[in-house]
Amino acid sequence: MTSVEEPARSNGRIRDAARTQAEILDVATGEFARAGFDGARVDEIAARTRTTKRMIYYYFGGKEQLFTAVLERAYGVIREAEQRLDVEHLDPVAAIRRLAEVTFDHHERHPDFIRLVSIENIHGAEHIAASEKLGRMGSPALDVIRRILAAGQESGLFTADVDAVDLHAMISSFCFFRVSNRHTFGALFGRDLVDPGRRGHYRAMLGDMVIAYLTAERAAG
Amino acid sequence: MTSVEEPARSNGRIRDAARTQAEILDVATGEFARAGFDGARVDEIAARTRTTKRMIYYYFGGKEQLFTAVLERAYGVIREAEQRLDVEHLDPVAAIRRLAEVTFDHHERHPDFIRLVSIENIHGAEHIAASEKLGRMGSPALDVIRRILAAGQESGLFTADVDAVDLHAMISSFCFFRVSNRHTFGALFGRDLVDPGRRGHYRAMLGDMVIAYLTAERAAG
DNA sequence: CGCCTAATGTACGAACCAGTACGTTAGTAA
DNA sequence: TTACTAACGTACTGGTTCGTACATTAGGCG
Repeated sequence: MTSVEEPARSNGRIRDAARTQAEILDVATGEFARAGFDGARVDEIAARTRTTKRMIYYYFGGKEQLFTAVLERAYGVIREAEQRLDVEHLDPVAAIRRLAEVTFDHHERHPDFIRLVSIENIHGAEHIAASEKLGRMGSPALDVIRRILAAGQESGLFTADVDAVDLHAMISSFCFFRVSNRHTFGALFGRDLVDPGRRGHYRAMLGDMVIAYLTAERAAG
Repeated sequence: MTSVEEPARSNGRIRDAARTQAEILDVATGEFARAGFDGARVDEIAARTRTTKRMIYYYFGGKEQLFTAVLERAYGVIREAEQRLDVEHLDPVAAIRRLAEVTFDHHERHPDFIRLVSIENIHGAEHIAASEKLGRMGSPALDVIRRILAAGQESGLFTADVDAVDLHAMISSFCFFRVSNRHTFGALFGRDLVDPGRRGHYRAMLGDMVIAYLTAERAAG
């Protein structure tokens, strides 16, 4: 039964701390996202890696810290994506729409991340609070929004006097809900919000909504 | 040590099936909302009622069915509130704004409900799927939205061609996210979305957003 | 080429927790 | 008053699950 697919193994032990840690994080992400913090099983995570439970405790310390590490990495990915954001050469309306679309696409592509954030909220964001790394991470997207908003408001194009944080909340809420509440919404109203056939529809709807809000004619305040 | 607060008890046992069940449901709602399905402890629920764990199994069958019963009751409350909705005497713009505000207020007043729904989504809405009661519950709010939307679109006031389900999703997403993601959002961006001082601000923001979307000037389709 | 330590594996324990077997009492109907 | 049943309580169990004590090996460094 010597397998052809496993190269250069004497007794299977190949030492690579970085790879072992990364593999644990990968599997843990899936398991936590699948079942929640308390529903996740450390033994199950171990079983799905090429290493053992012992290594999880060796590298991460415990289930709680493992979850924190998973969160840190997941947030790291979104912060990276935000840093690649390149919209400030566009006019404010186009820039905001593009930003909304990028946010939309990121949520679409990372349902596990959404689930992790939902889970973290159930637990009162205690892991974020305990993480130095997550505290220090700013939000590149917020800075971008701030600048676009300032330009749009100065030019008179944008009539709403929202700030960047609230606009970010508005955009996120739509993107997040669509993925996070997919199951209950589908079960109760018979419509799958993540149906690929409706993806473009919702993406446009989000952009229309945000732009309409920002540019609406207002009664004088 | 005879307590004055406990009237007419010989050995404390007063039989009232309905009250016992209701008390279990009350406590279970809090416990599930606090800790999630897997984090919730049946023993803890029992300890916080005036009855014992045995009764939970006697009346509900198990932890899973208890959670389903909790969900059914929570959804029942929101459906009742929706039935009391009385906005169709208003013009379409005012009616939609009022509807959004009522939705907003309900989310504000029932954070436990929001948490239960988040939890149910983590578990793929399997309890809703298993519940006949929840399947049969329609949504009064959807019918109301449908009629207002039709009126607004016919009169030309509303330019967007959304349907009721999508508009409901739009309104819900903002209201839901504000409560469900309060903790992570607060930890990461330093703003408490549920701060009472900002309540009016977000309520108006939601209304403005929905009305702006519905009445925006559009390029001909 | 042998030593030392980071990295890994095995086996186990102790607490926890959903669920149940069995016994008891309150209220009611005859 | 008695008999019957719905409603309730106690005590326990069997399996699960996080975490760890202890043993082992790979591979770089001197």
